[in-house]
Amino acid sequence: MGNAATREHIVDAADQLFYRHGYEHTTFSDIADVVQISRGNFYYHFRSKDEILDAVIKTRLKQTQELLEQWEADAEQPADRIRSFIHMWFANRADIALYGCPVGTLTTELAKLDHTSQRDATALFTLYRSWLRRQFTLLGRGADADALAMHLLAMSQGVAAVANAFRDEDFIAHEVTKMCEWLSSYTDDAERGTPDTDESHNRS
Amino acid sequence: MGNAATREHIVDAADQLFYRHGYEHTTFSDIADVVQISRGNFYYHFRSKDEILDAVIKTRLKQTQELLEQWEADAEQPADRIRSFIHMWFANRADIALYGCPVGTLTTELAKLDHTSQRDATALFTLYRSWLRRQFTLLGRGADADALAMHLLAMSQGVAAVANAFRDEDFIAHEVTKMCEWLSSYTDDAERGTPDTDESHNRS
DNA sequence: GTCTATATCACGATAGAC
DNA sequence: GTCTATCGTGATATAGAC
Repeated sequence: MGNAATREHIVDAADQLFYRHGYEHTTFSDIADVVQISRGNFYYHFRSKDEILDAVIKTRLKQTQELLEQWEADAEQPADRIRSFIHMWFANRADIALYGCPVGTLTTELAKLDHTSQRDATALFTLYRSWLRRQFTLLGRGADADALAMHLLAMSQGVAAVANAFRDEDFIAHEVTKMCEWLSSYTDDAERGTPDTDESHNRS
Repeated sequence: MGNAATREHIVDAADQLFYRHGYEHTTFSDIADVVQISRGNFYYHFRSKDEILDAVIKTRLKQTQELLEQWEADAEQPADRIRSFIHMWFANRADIALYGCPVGTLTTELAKLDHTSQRDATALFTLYRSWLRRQFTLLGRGADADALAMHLLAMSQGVAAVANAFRDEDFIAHEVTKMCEWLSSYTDDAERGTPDTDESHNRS
């Protein structure tokens, strides 16, 4: 079977290094320095560097899924759930100013490398997209729920990219406020609303 | 001195390859295949790969400067000039869906590599930022001109990143329309306006 | 100016001892 | 399971012929 703890250490270290320095730029030596194992020992746990990337993406997918479920459990109002998404950018603004968005930068890099794991990385985006779409649908925005989800994804991605370029975490704080205001305009709409779905959203 | 034409070929080919496959992933062999010269010949024109990157960024800076001056010469109304910026994303939507924004993806990559040319790449962003800020100032938005410029930069960067992730050029077309609508709300403001600057904007 | 040949090195990956 | 030693490859970069 193998030591699950060591494997987990490798994946965690690789996850951070891929985020901070990119997948291609990260070497086995870099990871070995963090995990404190020899380069040769990687191959007991993984057959190749690509397999480590696979494991990293799988871990991220699982963690993201759990995060989204948490947000859904923590708030009954879809607007509040979406605010959890927006607030995430504020909470992580220091890292984002230094390294960008983990999802966006990995996806962009794999696209340029024409890497086989490209689709798996995009699935991370799809997870957020579907979840946001569901929340907007619950807000009575069935017809344009996907467009709103995509728009919010784009806004947050853009904020991360520009904040990273200018190393400006205050810009993230500023734009998070604007995203919340943007969301409020749709929340208010829902109150006097024109729901596109038959399902009534409870207790709103 | 050296053959200026060959040097220019190298820079042009490197520019495209850096955009499509990233700086680090692009090798001398890749460039040599396009330019049809031997690997060794590079070092007559450049001392290192980093120097090719320098030349590429310098070329991009010059071309961007010329583009911005062109937009300024082509339209008297600052709103129309900003529309030229927005329209650029629509015109290049096919490439953007495949490779992302040339400025954004290069900046992000160099940030992760902690590359010395990072600041030069950011200067590309600054060129757009200052130009947009100037146009918004002319629109009578002196107080928040920089915030509006940054916001528009972020929106366009986000659209490029998401369109690239989902390989969706139609999304770019859709969001370009929304950006124009967003701009119109500020144009209309300027008409009945509350200019923050003493300078009146001519013929509006 | 452009070429071929080669130096040098770092990387991913393998083999086998313990 | 982890190690050391090493292979093979491909990258940047150099040297010198033409």
